Amino acid sequence: MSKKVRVRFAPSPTGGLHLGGVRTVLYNYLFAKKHGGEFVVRIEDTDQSRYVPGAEEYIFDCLRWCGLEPDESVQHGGPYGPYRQSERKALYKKYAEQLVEAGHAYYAFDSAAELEQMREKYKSAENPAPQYDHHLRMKMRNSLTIPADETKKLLEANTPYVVRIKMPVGKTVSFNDMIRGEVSFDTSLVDDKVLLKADGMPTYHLAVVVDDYLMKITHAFRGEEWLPSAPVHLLLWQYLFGWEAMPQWAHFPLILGPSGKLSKRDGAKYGFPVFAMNWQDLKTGESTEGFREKGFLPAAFINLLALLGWNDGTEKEVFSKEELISSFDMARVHSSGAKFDYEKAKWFNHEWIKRTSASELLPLVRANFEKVNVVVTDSMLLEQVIALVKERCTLLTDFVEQGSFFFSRPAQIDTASIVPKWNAEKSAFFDQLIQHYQQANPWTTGELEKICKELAQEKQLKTGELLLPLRIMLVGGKFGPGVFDIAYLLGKEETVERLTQAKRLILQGA
RNA sequence: GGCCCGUUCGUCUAAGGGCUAGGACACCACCCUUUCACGGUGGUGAUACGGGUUCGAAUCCCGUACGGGCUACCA
Repeated sequence: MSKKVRVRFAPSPTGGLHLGGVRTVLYNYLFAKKHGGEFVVRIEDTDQSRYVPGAEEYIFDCLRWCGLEPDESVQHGGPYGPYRQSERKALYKKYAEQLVEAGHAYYAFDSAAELEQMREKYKSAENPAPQYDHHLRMKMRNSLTIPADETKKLLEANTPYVVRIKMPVGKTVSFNDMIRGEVSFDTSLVDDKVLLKADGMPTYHLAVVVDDYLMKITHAFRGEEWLPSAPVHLLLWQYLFGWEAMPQWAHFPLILGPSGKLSKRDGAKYGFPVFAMNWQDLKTGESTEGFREKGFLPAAFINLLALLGWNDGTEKEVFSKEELISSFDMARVHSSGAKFDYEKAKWFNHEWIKRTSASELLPLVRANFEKVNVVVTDSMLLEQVIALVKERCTLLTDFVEQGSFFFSRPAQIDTASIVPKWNAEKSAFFDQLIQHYQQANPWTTGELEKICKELAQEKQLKTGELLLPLRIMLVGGKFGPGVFDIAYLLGKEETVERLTQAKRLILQGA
């Protein structure tokens, strides 16, 4: 029997959660749920200088909004805690020392200035970024170049040091990536990465291996940007726990912006959201718009992300979360990067708005109305309005233009579109229409349409020329659903009142 | 520069040796029509290039070009 599937998402709380991050969560989540496994979230906060207040909370809020709840995490608890690496600090040192003892790692005492000096000294056109590797390590200050007793003294004197992995020379390490197949590296070309920092915190390289082991992770998924450091992780697994215990790896393709890896800058530059939810950086005061506030439905957000790099092999594109779970297959995840297309993203949202019932949409639409100070007192009416207009709303925010006039009279009436074509016949028509509507019974969409058209015929006017003015008089402009539907939902009293007032305005302008 | 990954319409993709290279978004035209949408019909539009392998290649191999990522005591 195979081990229970356990996957993890390991964000560092340094800012907003962007598209690529959410998709990584999604694929982890889908894979776990598909296989009846567990999804854990581990906070990678080993770099204290990059700590951003609120970022951790924010990440969990995003996951909640997306409906991708972890099974284990800082917030959800679980048997493999703590789930915050800063709280696991004491754990890592012993593994680092174990590596040093086995000769797979060494202490390095080089200061930041010395490293800088080294890079300057060996920098050339041919080698613009010299690495701390087997070519140079014997020229640096570390336990490989310093006699053992002296090293011991330095350590006892609390000299700041880091532990670096000693990359072997001339070996090939390879592994089988679940979506790329075999990937291999020449260890001579990889540098001696720092494993344990001078402040005693592990770097990602050590922490990811130790924690994946301790947390019994069976499948380790991450973005393609991690592929180059995979040989370090592979070796660490071999040295520390053996390859049998190592999780299966998969490196997801990157989500690209208009120019390379998608960044939050792209969002501001090209006018689309990049983060799941609004993010305000308390340090810089900078705020970035999120998909949620932009008017996206979580179901649509998840759906569009899932299809950015994966498909089920059919022509199906709209998937619910449940459908994604049952169809998801890591082998069908692409290996090439995908450029994010905001137009397609909006199409997904439109599809989901059309598919979501008015009652489910109601609280979300109400919230959007409240943002523009439109107060809804009649929920029944709102639900009817939503049902009437949702197919013409791409974003949740579109409901404001399409439906808020039901709840507050238009602040402005576009009389300019009516007045030039106004005449005595039309004026008389609307006077009578108002009278007829006052008598109308029953007050239904069909009846209102019938009254209007019969009257037009009687006056020998074209309905086409009357409906636009009628619409503008009721809602203020050239938008909204069918005009008789509008009048019907507005009710007799309000319809008559709006027509009367608007007509007065038109006469003033004409 | 080095290493790694990648390359089918503008974009997301299907087709894992046999083809009129299919779909979706966007775009264009027409229809519907009561503004704007929805919906319907049709259209423009792609296998980066060069070599192999093969009866046959988008598909397998090699090279070139191009794109991306990494190259921190950041993740």
